[in-house]
Amino acid sequence: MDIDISRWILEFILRQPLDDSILNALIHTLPLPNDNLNLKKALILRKLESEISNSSVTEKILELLELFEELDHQEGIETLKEMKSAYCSVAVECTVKFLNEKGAESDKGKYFEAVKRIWKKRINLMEKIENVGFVCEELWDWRDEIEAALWEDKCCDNVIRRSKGIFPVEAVKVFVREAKERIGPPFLDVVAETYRSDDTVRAFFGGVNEQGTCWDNVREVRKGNALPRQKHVAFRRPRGASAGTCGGVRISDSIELGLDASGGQDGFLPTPEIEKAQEALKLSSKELRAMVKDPLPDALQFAETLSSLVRDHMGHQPAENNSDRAPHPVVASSRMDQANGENCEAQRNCHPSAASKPDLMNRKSAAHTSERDDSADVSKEGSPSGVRRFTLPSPKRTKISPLKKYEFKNFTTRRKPTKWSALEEDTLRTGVQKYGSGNWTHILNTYRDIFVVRTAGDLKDKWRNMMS
DNA sequence: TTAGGGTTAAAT
DNA sequence: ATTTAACCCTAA
Repeated sequence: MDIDISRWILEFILRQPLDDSILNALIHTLPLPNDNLNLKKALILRKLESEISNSSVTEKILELLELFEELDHQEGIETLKEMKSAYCSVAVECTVKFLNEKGAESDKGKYFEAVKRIWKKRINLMEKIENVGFVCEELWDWRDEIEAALWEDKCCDNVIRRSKGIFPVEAVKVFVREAKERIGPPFLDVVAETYRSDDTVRAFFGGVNEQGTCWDNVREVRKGNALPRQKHVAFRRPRGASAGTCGGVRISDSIELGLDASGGQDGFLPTPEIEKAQEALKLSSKELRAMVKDPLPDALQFAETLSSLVRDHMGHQPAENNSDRAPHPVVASSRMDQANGENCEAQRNCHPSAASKPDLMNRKSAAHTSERDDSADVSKEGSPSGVRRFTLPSPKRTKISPLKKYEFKNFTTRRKPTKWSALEEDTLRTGVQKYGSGNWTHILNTYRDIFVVRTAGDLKDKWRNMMS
């Protein structure tokens, strides 16, 4: 599948109320670009929603907000004030929750740890770096009080009382809403809406050409055939760029469209790409949903039924138990990393589960080299000959580093370990006796009602354990 | 789909 | 610090 189309689909479904497992499966299935900030942001927002779906907040949220802020910074966008307050209230909540049980001295230790983790390391780190969007008076205010509460019980009560007035989950929700607003609607929605509401556009793509200019222009140009071919131009337009006003389309636009639409092939219109685009445009928003489902393998169906089974079995709400998932950075925070070595160490200590892995931050900077390279480095060539100067640097798409792909894969969440019951073990023994070890899927299907939460791989692993 | 190596976190 | 149990990844 074309990487752009795949991107549009993900962008679209990230806004749909889909189950996490389905989303994970899709992310595994779709080829995705790693250079699209908005897509990354959408992913983070989706993860944030997932995190707060059980109406509580975790430190994972702080990490996600930091990643988001880093993306904002890369884009040169100012941080939303909603993000500041979300970050602040989540940080407070994650610390003060250890104080809430009155007089429970044992929790004071946890509180101490939390203050160290969140305020002494994570937040103090920000102070040292310029331009971190979370920095605000409110945050320092809280920090002072929270640190004072370490030593004085009076401050302790004060902090608890004050923290009653914050609503971190709400704050995160508000931020997510605002951030979505800022990102704008998914491209497919825009296209569908434009197509529905704009006759000109419909005419343009539907082949009903009232003005008789657009495609004719393209054809003229194509017949002339003296132009260099450019790739990656049209259909990659930024969202909101008006694809409409066919009548007023400038010749250069037509050229772009025509050439890219031809996809570099010799065939005349319509090409597969055009057909794809047209197909997409002709679908209503409802139909688009159906289209999203199309590429899914049967496994997805299974994932869905399985997860609903799990829910029924466990008697929980969808997307619960997100809180204890390991952190999965979507992007690396290079800015923080560069601040100083000690900080780097501090960060790693904040996330023990990430510590054992190779440093994601460093890996990211290493991966940078193989991203798409469309920087205009003509000057660097040092040969400003006349010919060269008029040649636009052609964006060449290099293959995406596997390290970069890793970032997306990390959206996958690890299941919570579930102890095998004696019944399950017995059933497995029976199954293996009957069907032989190795026919895991068959055994699983035969005793579905027993192995509610297991996969064929689980059966295999369990048998391996039982045999050792 | 499975086998087999790898990872994670709880138990010892 | 090691071992164990559950889960993940991926080549074939």
